[in-house]
Amino acid sequence: MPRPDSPRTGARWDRRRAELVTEAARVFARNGYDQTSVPELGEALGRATGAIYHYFPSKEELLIAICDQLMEPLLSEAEALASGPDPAADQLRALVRLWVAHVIEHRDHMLVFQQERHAIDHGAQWREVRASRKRFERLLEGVVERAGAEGRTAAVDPRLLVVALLGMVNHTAQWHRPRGRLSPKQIADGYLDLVLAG
Amino acid sequence: MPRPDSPRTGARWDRRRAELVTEAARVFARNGYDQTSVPELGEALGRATGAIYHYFPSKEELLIAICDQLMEPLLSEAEALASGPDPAADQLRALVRLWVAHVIEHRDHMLVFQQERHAIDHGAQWREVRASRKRFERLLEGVVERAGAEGRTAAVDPRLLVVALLGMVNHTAQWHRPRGRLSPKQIADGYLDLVLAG
Amino acid sequence: MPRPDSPRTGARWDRRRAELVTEAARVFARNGYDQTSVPELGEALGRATGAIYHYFPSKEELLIAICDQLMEPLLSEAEALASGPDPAADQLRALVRLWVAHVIEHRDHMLVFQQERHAIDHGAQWREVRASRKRFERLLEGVVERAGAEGRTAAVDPRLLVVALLGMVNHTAQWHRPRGRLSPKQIADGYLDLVLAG
Amino acid sequence: MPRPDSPRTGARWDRRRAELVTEAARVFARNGYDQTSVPELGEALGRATGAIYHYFPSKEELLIAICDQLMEPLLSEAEALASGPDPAADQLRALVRLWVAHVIEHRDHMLVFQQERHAIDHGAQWREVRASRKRFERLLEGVVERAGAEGRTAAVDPRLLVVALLGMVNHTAQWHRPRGRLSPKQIADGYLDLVLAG
DNA sequence: TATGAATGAGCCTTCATTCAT
DNA sequence: CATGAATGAAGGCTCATTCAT
Repeated sequence: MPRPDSPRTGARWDRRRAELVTEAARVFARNGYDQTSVPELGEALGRATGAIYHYFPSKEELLIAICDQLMEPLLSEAEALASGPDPAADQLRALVRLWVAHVIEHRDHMLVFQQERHAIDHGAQWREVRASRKRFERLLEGVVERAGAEGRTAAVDPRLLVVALLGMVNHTAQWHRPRGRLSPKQIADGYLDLVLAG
Repeated sequence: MPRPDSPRTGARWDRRRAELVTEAARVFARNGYDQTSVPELGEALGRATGAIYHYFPSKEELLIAICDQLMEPLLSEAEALASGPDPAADQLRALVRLWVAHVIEHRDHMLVFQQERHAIDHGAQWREVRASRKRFERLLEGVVERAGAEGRTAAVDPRLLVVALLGMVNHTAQWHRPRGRLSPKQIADGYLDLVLAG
Repeated sequence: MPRPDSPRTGARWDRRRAELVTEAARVFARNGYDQTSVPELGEALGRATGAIYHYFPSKEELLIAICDQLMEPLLSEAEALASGPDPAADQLRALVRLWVAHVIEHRDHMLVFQQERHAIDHGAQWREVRASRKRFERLLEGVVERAGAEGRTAAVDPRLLVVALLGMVNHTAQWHRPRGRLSPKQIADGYLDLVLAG
Repeated sequence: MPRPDSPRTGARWDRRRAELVTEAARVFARNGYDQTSVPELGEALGRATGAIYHYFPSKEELLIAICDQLMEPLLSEAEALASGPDPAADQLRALVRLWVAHVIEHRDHMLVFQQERHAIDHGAQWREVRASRKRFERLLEGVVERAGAEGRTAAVDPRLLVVALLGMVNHTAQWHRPRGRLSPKQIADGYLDLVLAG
């Protein structure tokens, strides 16, 4: 079943696709994924209904693309960090700062990502997104454990510490407003004050 | 031979309605609210389609009922606690224990509540649910502030401390499994170790 | 994925379903399967759009049902005939009469069946329909061969005789009009005069 | 720098157009007319979507062109035959041979022609195609009648004989395979053995 | 000539809701 | 009280066709 009109690749196509992903994240974050029809989305994006389907084979694939656009850069930066030579506590600090900044920068993506947790957990085509999330959690676990072994984390069950961090950092997307009182760095350091030792 | 109209009130009716709410929360948590049609829900609940409508005027009202069933008991217990004479740090400890236990006990309700954040934030008929959530947050803020004033909380911006707590505690619903390694009390105390002063 | 509202069985349901199949065959024969939208079909059948989907999971399943309703009774009667004790030439005569009468009686079904040959040949869910057609052809082949062995058929390659018969009888649906000049029996006997020996 | 407008006429254009018709017949015969989108067709033909529209104003006109490419040469040869001086039985023999060979040679065209019978019968722009079919049937009727008057056909109602012939010959497209056991001439002669007098 | 991105109307299908039984 | 068939509006998606390049 070949797709019609072969190309659908190339730099221009990739760029436009990425733009649509970003704009769609904004619309879905505001109006909800299920509550936004494809024609509505098209109108919000200044495109005709069918144009969406030049870039995404289905509405759900667009949703997956939003999650990918969220996870990929975070994951690659985080993995670069974690494989570096710094002490684990420093890595954890850098990681949380990076992560908070990413959540704030991609607030729309995060809101969509969290809202569609159900699709991610149970959907068939979401394997890769699930895998990305899992990799990030494993990576975080590793850094927290090593920092704990160096005696640098709060005296709390390390697994609990990890999920607490996940909860507080990801929740940032829900309350943060642009030009808020606290900078991303201040927020990250506040979280770190909670989870690092005295 | 028309019988007198259905009650739509009374103790038995209330009890059945509450049961349906609980069971519906389970189904929605597993399959998603939008992804579960009313006939599907009926089948999962062992009732016919129309039976749902004897207890709820619409699918959305059922969703609101799930949120009410989650928030009301938590809120009333929390307000009783917060209006007591105990020191704020003790109140905070009791509140977080109560809250964690509630989240774990109503895990399905929580998952639905979080997943439908969009409806809650933007929907017209959700005023009361929004108000409940707001009241709980204000109450938590008050206790944290007072505990902070007593020097009992971690040295972190108090507003940040509140949202961090909201994040970590509510996130519990996402990872906790029945018969998990840690008891609700242990989990709550772990969180408290993070937010209370060394 | 359980279908909503369990029953969808029972004598009444079966009867209504069969009625819809017959009426749909009429509409599709007149207007074309692809050219008839489901709302149009519903209107022609005096039902709302959605009502179709109480009886058929998809438009294509309705098409399959039309083919089943055509093939099943023909096949069972034909098999009863072919397994009887009569001489093959008599069986062939009875079979062609039965077959022509069936084609004329189910003219609409036949027209749809022939028009959608493509779906039948290449579609994934058409295995059973293909099998029915194949069984009928095999059965016809057997009877023709036996009649040929008895020296009762025209002196023509037996395989060619079979496909010629298939062509002429099935083509009847395309030109026959109700209350036509020739009765089904006369038509069948005309065909038989061609294929039976002098 | 506008070049002069595309020819849309001329020998080269005609040749390419005819090639496209033949190739499109192959694709439509295999995949179905309605089931083949214009972009899909373009890909199967090694052309871009828009290229199709250089040669055909619409998809339907392409379909009509397929039918024309099928009917025109058959009809002109058949009419030449029928207007000759030979005895009707000889004309019938020559006609059936010509016809069978044509059906086999244009198997794809035939399959499309038959599958789209509905468009032909009811479509507005199909007058010419309908007229061609009618002319061929009239011509066949005439030859059969004259052969019958000469006592050379089987003792069967002549109109029935005509539709039987139409059925068996046209049906050839459905079962014939290239390099089959029987040659077109053998097939035609088999059919003739059935319809000509012992 | 040729391309292929874009359009938007229309299709199949789903589903919340109603109501006769 | 309960049922489940029926409704019809709306959603996701396809596709013939157009047109700027």
